[in-house]
Amino acid sequence: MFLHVDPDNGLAIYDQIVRQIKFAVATGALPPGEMAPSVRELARELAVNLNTVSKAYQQLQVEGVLESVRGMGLAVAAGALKQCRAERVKLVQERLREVLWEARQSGLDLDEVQKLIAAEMPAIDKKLAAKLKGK
Amino acid sequence: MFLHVDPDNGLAIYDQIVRQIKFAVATGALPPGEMAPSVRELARELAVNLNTVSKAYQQLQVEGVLESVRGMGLAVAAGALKQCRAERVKLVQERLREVLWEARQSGLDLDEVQKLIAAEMPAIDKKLAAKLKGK
DNA sequence: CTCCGTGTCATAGACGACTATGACAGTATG
DNA sequence: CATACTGTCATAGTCGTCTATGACACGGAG
Repeated sequence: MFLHVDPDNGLAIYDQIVRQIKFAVATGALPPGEMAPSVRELARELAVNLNTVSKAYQQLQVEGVLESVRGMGLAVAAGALKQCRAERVKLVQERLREVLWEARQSGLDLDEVQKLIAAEMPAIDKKLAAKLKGK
Repeated sequence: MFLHVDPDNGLAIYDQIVRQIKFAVATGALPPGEMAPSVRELARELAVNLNTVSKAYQQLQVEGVLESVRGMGLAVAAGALKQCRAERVKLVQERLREVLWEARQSGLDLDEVQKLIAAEMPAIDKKLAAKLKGK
């Protein structure tokens, strides 16, 4: 699968799962109508407890991203693609705002912050390319 | 004082205190030789428990940023300025890397990420200016 | 010396996140 | 029908963070 969680990332594991499922829907990796990985499968794959995945899926159901198909599992809802595309910007923006604020607060001026961002970008792209290739 | 903590920021409160003290030292707001605010004063100011501040100060002592002055309190160590200036870049860089990674992973391309950053910057600067003015 | 402020330590409790198990009702598949 | 899979629920335990409270030794100021 295309998911990966980090236990000590600040964000709770179930929250990371929620975000990444939304991202997968937004990018089209998980098209509407397709079944999401089962709670047991995903739990095993992420080396995480079953209930943690279940908690993430419950939240995704409440938000309308996933729909229960009785006896089959959870499917990506019809309107989820549009919804997730709109939401991912906000999700990223919120975290970005926090970090930028801390960066400026730390005494780094605008140029230095932009240099840091520019310096990180190549490594990020490289990592992303490796991930897509690996899949 | 120049510190402010957010209980649900992902980062633990004592960690936020550690980081911000380091930033204050790095920017010169807390010069070497000066006394850090007492645990009780800072705890009251941040509306946080005494032990939480104490935990942050203990870590700062271990890392050599603060030094105990018996009967007086904790003072900024001599070499702390240089040390904190070098470290703040790493502290910011680590968080920045995480967020940039998530942004790219969410399916946003490079241009969109940079647009988001550019869009946030003015608000950040405005907030920073307001903070400096308020002080 | 007395009073006050300093940091430090120990104990206990609340809370959220996560794990570990077991059990249940559904449905697809054979 | 039986098996295997699905999500869901309940319980209990661990762990880290934070809070609440009390106590201690130390040094400055009066």
